[in-house]
Amino acid sequence: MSRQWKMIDLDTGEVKGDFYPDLQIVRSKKQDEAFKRKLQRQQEGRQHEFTFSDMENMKEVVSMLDEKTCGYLLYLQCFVNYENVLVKGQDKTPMAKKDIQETLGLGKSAFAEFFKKVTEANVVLQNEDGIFSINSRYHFKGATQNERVVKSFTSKVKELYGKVNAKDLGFVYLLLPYVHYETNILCSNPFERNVEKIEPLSQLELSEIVGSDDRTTYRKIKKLQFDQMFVLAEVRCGKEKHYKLNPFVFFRKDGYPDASLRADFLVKRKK
DNA sequence: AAGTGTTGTCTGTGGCGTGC
DNA sequence: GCACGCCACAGACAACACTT
Repeated sequence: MSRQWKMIDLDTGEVKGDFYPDLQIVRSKKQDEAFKRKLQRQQEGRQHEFTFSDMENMKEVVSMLDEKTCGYLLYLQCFVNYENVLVKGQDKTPMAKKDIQETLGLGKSAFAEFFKKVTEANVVLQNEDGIFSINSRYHFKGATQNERVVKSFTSKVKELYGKVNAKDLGFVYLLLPYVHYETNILCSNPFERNVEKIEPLSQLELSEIVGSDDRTTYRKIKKLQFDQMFVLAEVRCGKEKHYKLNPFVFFRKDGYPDASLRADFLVKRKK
C-alpha cells in the first residue's frame, strides 16, 4: 500500500483531493514550463529530420515500379539510418521483414506483392545477415555533395502517409524529379539556376508524367492535403498556371524553408 | 512459418453531363 | 473551355483457405 495524503485549502479548510507521495511528484510551474520547452525542442529536432532522393536515379524506380508501390517506398525510406538500413523504434534496431509489413500497415497478400516488386527491382536490398536496406542509389540519409537531390522531411511524409493512400503518395513520388531548386516549382528543367528560364509543367504535362488523365490529376491536386496544408499549390499568373510542391514536405535547398512560405499552402477556409 | 489463390468490400477513376 | 457533381465499373486490399 502506498502512502496517501490529503490536499487541503488552508484558507477554507476544504479538502481538495488525494496525493500519493510514493507515486506522484510536485513540480513548480517554472519547472513544468522548462520541461515542456525541452520536449518541444526534441520534437522540432526530429521534425526536421530528412532523407535525400536522387532525382535522376529515382526515375529508374518509377519505370520499374507502379504508382502505389512508389508510394509505399516513399514512406518506407523515411525509416533508414545513416547506413541506409531500415530501422525501427527509439533504439533504431534493424527491421525484420515482419516489421516492414507492420510499418507499412499492410496485410499478408498486399505486402507480399510489394516486397516481391521492390526486391526484384533492387530498390530494397536484403543483406547477407538478413538486414534490410534501401538502395542508396535512390534514397539515402546523411551528407552529400550531389545537388541533384530532393530532401524529404520524414515526419511530414509519415504524417502524409496516414492521411492519404499509397497511390496518392506515389503520385507525389513521380513528381519529385521535377522540383526546381530555388522555388519548388514543378518544371521540366529543375536544375536550371536562372529563375527566368524555368519551364513550368502544365496540368496536362503533369498528367502525362504520372500517367493518368488530366481529370484525375486535377482532383488529386485538390485532394492532397494534410494538417491544414496542401501538398501542391496552384499558382496563377494571369492565364498561366503552374504548380509548386510543398517545401515543408519536400525541399531542395539547404536548411528548412522560411515559415512565411507556409501561407501558399494553407487550406483556404470558406468565408 | 511463409507463400499463393479466392472472394467480398470499399474506394478511386474516368465517362458523361451541367452551369458558368 | 474550365470547374466540378454524379455514377458505374475496375482495381486495391483484407480476410480466409489452402499449399509447400
